[in-house]
Amino acid sequence: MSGGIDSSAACIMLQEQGYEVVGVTMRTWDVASHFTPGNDQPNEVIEAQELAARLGIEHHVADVRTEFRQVIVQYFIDEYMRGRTPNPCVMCNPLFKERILCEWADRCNCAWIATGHYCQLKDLNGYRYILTGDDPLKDQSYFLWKLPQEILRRMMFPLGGMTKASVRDYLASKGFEAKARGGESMEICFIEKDYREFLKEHCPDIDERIGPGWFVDSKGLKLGQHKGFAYYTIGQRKGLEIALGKPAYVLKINPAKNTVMLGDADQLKTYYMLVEDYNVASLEELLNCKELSVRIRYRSRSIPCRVILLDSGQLLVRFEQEASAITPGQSAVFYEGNRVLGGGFIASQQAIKKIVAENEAKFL
RNA sequence: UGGACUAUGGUGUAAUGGUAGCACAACAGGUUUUGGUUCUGUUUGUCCAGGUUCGAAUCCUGGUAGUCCAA
Repeated sequence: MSGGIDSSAACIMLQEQGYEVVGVTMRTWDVASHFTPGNDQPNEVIEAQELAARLGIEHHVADVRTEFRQVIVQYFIDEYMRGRTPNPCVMCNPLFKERILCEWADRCNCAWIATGHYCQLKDLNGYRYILTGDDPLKDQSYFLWKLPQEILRRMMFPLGGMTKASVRDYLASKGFEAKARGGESMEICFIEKDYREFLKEHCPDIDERIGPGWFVDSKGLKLGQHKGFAYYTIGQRKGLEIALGKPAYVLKINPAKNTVMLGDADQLKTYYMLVEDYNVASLEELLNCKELSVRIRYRSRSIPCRVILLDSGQLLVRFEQEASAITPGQSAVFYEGNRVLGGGFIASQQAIKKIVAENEAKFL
């Protein structure tokens, strides 16, 4: 429970359906602006406690700050230091949130664990699949591809069939008018302002380790100076502080040379990408799916595609329509309609031309 | 040293002597459980000093700075 709209509604709904609910709130990272003077706990913890008290349910606070820092924050920093763009929510769900919920569920003798994510579940062919939430604007299935079967079999997503508006209405109808009108997402996210500030704060020697480098064009010509490759991400336009008379986008990041390649929006477009570290229910199903599509970022339309498995163990994805800004470190999530077949992390796209040339025929 | 040319917001450019405009950058806001994208809005300028003119970015004189050619 994060004390926000969604987890509160999920909690009330389950209780109403007759479940005996035990609330667990994770204290992952103390964000200064989430504290009210006089309290020694962040607002989200206090709100969750208040809700639990009002509903008369057992509630626990899991103080996982140390572990969160070691696992999620360290991953976040490491990825940027490698010139990649981390996807912390994707890591946090399976490696953290749901795993800790499982531990508490065992301890409290709970059969199921539930979250307020906007997605649904479906059992098919012996696997449990995630489906998109019915509210297309709030669907959160993208972040959950890494959840293993054993956790999925224990999960419930009470809000999956609802829209955000109906969740607010529901809360109001149950007497939680104030919460129903509350601001969106009091999420316990550790990035308070700009992630660049965060990197500097938690990796104080970053500018000594990386430092300024060159913006280059696709031919390698120097265009100007940048502040260090870790401060940029593929597809980025704003914040480059370089005026070329037309919008410039980050095309590539080369950590070895500390160069950042800039170019036009069309130069970000491509028909192929490499994906690694995948987690899929059935690989065979993924490779043979005729109605396959893939999302390469949250809140973007999924793009029809085909996938083959390479000898290297990576997946090669061919888009049926051009995709833009393939960003190593971000997630590629595969769907058949509204069903998540699995996902993986977008790999370094180095040498992709050669790999495509060697494997193109296998798509037929 | 002689000659030629140029000087407009943070950058690049436009304006037959008549309200200094555009692009990019920057900033602010909207959207958003990552990063990024996108949308809306905003700020900032005629190198300096004189002169001509009803009126000067524009014409004239001088200065300053830069670029090029010659030596």
